[in-house]
Amino acid sequence: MATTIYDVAKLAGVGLGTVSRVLNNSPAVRDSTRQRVQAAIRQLDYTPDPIARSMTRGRTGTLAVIIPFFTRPFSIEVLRGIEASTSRLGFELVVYNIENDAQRDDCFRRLPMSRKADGLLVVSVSPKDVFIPNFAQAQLPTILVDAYNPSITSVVVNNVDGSYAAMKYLLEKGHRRIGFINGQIEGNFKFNQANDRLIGVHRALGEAGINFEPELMEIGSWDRQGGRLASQRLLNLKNPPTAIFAASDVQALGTLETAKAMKLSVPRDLSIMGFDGIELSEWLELTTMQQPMYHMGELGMALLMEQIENPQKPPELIRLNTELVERSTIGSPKIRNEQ
Amino acid sequence: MATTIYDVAKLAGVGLGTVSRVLNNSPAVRDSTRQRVQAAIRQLDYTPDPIARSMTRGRTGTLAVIIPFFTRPFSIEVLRGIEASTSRLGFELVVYNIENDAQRDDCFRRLPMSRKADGLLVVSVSPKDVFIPNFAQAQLPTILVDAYNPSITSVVVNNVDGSYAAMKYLLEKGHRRIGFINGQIEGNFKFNQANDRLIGVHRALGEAGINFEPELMEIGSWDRQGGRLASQRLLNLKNPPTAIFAASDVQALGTLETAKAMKLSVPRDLSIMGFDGIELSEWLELTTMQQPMYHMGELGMALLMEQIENPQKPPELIRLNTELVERSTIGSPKIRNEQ
DNA sequence: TTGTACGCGTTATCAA
DNA sequence: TTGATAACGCGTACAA
Repeated sequence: MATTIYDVAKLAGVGLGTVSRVLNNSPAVRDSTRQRVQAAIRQLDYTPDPIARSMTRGRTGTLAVIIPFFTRPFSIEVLRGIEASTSRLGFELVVYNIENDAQRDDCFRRLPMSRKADGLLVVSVSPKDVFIPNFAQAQLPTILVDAYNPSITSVVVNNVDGSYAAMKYLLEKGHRRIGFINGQIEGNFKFNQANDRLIGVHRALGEAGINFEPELMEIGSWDRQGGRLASQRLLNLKNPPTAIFAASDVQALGTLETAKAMKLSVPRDLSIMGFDGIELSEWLELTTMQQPMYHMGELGMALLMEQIENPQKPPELIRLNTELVERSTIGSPKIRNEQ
Repeated sequence: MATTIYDVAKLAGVGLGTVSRVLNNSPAVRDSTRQRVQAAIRQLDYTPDPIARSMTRGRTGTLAVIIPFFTRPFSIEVLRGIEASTSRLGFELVVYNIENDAQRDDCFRRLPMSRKADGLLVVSVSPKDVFIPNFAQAQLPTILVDAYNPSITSVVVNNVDGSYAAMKYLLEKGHRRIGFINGQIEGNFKFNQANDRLIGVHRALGEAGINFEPELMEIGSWDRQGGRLASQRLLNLKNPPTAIFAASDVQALGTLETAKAMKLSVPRDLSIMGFDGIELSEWLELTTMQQPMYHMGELGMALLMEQIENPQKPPELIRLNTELVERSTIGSPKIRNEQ
């Protein structure tokens, strides 16, 4: 049997209320008594039972994070920021990895109601409006990171401006035929990474007076394989692009693989622009549009703490910017395709 | 106020014991009663409170994993295997990341006693013997992965054989002056990754009749930076090695960076062998000794489930093997250093 | 400053 | 088949 607060009280010869006060550093305990209780605690090697504690306190000391594909480089970087803040603040972290829509909906339906965590960070998935009442009713402090809902404080990057700047950079290098590999557009349309990046592409093209050619856009899964397949289709076009902009670094690296397989030299024969700024992009010298991933996680946690301390805080939307990292996968096109 | 089991009982016009029975699919409930109770549950949107539940049940539905530097590629791969099993089994996962000795000891001291999880997986750190009584006393089912203690079921890779085979491969390629970059040797000596890899190196060298030259061994941190610095020292030797074997892939990649900075061509001027088989090694064409990381996590979880179901199961030691992955960072030395 | 009684939501036990 | 009641371990209000 585990030792309880009663055992401590008995050994110290005090009431259990006193033990509780000592445990919580209440000033209303005589010093001599405190000493005695602490000695008993040490002697019995007593630790308050966390679940019994959360029972009465209503707090669990745990923060939950819902994150899709948590082993993807992007997720990992965000998670790194989250974990650092969490452990610094003395909370424990429970991770809900989701790999499909069923898991996602399951999380959103059940988590809010189950006082299992003191706060929730949702990364990269925007909850359907259907579930918002759950959150509101459950009073579970929640922050969205790389996701958005008007009724929940959200941290997002400006994907439109980011992809606009990425395209503009390619245009300034002289490219006129630019392939665009996007990720799947799914779910929430109020904030959708893929959709926003597409809008940025359109804007840059429009400003440059270039028509958006549908054949130059390919949609693939957000991973390496998606990039590989999409780039194959693009580069097998009769009139292939001189540059490819991929909506994620892993897709860009898949493109790099395709280029290698096709004996295309990068950036001489093909320029490649990524999006995310994962560590791998650094190793492979990929020019990319960097997202502040670690900071997003950190900031999300900071906002979550605020929300926990002040649940009445109205929702806000925080936009972070991306930053171009010039490396060596982009050059000027060999043959200018002037119109 | 959240709805409780009492509310359901009142609405259904039954005692709360009956509601509990319905919740637990006890057969001892008349069908008509069951219907009525279920209707009440739906109407109230009632969910049993998990913490109140674990209070009496003694189970939490949560598994804990202690893992150092969880964002390192090796840890991530193991974690991937763990997470997959965990969620498949319907458990939740709480991650304790540790970045220093204090955090490690803290975890080992406190976690066992706090019924916060139904089981514990410890990755890459062997608990000091001091803490073993804690585990035994707490009856918390525990499995060690990439770590070892005689009184706890452990899953390890055969580091000695792995590094022996890696060295042997280099020797067979004709290398005679081989630099060895090891990680820090710390903590537990009954199972220590760095120490075991060193032993394997010694054995291979011994069999080949080559003296182990201390100047050819460098110790660095387990990361990129550690590999970079160690390889600099090695390659600045009067008589530099023709090949370098690093005890981890990231150290090997740090070595690759050094080589690049020194305008050394790999593998023409320098051969490099890694250890781990992380995804990055595939991208960078690193020849390496592959560990079954994902499988280690998966297997650890399977063993943990067995341990939970049968706490009396005696500890066992499971050894997994590594596998050489030939890629393109190893060739034969330009100038044979025959003795 | 200390001790006591009660409540938290659930399950197990026992009596009906 | 059902209902009432006692734990589970802790915190808190309140009484002493």
